[in-house]
Amino acid sequence: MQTTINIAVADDHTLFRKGLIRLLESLGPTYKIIIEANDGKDFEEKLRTCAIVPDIAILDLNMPNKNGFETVQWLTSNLPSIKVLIISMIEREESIVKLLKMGAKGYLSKDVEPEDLEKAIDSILHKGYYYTDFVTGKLLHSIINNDTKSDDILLTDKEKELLQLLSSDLTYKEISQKLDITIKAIDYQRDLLCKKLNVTSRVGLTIYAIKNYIVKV
Amino acid sequence: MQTTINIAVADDHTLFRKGLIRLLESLGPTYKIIIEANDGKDFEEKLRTCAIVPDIAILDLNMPNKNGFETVQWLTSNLPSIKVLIISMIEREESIVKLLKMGAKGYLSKDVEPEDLEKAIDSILHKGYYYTDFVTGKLLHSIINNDTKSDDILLTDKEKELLQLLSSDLTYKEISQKLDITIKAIDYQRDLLCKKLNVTSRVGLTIYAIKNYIVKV
DNA sequence: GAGAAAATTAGGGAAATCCCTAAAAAAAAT
DNA sequence: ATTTTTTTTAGGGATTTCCCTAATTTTCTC
Repeated sequence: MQTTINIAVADDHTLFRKGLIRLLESLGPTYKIIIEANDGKDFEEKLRTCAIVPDIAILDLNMPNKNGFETVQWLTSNLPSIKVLIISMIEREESIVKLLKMGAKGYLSKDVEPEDLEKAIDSILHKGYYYTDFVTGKLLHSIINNDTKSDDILLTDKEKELLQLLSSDLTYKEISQKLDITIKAIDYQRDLLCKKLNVTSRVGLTIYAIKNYIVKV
Repeated sequence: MQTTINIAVADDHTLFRKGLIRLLESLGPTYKIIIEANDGKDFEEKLRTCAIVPDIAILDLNMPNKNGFETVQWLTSNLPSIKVLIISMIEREESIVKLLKMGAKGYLSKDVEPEDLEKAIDSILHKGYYYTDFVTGKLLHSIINNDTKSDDILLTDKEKELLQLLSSDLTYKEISQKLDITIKAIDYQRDLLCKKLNVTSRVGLTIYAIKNYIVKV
């Protein structure tokens, strides 16, 4: 017979988090929420001071300070015994595949039924993973298309700053004044960014920036 | 003494909606959820077949089929007795001001505490409205800056189609081939769009398109 | 069908963006 | 301290975008 299941929850949307916890608690006394965190960083800190290591961590993907990706990465290298279930609003293939590669055991959309949540937790604890048909489909698609493009592109702070300026109505001239370098330098860096991010125009850069939360909208 | 408070909830994220309902129910037996809907359209249909008219409707802003804006609009002209509390993830000034102008009685971010939710409901039912400091600030700012730009800009389907193409890595030439009109026509329509949306470049158009959910990212 | 309004096409030109090469200058690595 | 790498600057040119005017065609309206 199953003993207590110790659960950690990290999500920056308080209302969602609290509601989720209520749902989990109502599954029965077996399910115990031992950690409740605002974001990945908060979660990490609470883990350090917590006597019990949770069995499963339910993480939001989009969090400030330390997002789902970073938290999964940290967990797999520091506390690999904790199984990770990601709950996210977005369903971008690259994100899902990337997360599973990183070691997440399951991926749920925020619009599943509470029963699926229970299923996912139990499946992860007993079988080690939980893939919905949707996730399986994305995985297959990713394997078939042999996506190598989805490997991480890391941008420096300076690249991000420039990208933010390029993702605006400003001209090179205006940007060059802001950064106090010549237009030519802007142009060169823009070119490097385009090559790095595999796009051909400022519009392409802008879309990349928004997709990857470098520019907020 | 207060009798039953009949509540309607509309949100497309099932997990969030169910959690929210649990939170509401746990506030006490006074709070009764009589309608639970997936989106605005679903909500409207359930309202028609429901014997009791809810006192308050808690609506998500971003829903498929019929979003928060459209639902508020429909409610104020069809069932104005229902007070609307918007719960949203985004906190864009224009959205908040627009919603309150439309007749919503309150606006909550998804990362407030459950207590604030209770406060908001009670305040709306007793005082008729609930504004957090954040919302009040946005309102003030909007009044001071006399924002007239925030009044609705409606785009035709054709404008949206062009906007989607302009919000991509494609050149005018490629777009003109897709739409089978000359580059000059594209150019002219782009110009009209820029003027209409108050931007000066394709990047500006792209940002507008993403902000207003005309282009998905 | 006549007149008005909107869309397409066209010409042109200025500005901005894209995309090379190459030489300094600055920063990093050894 | 010297080499290597990265960044900035510069020149130039092709392309694209931006922004006018104006004529023609299409669509809408009455």
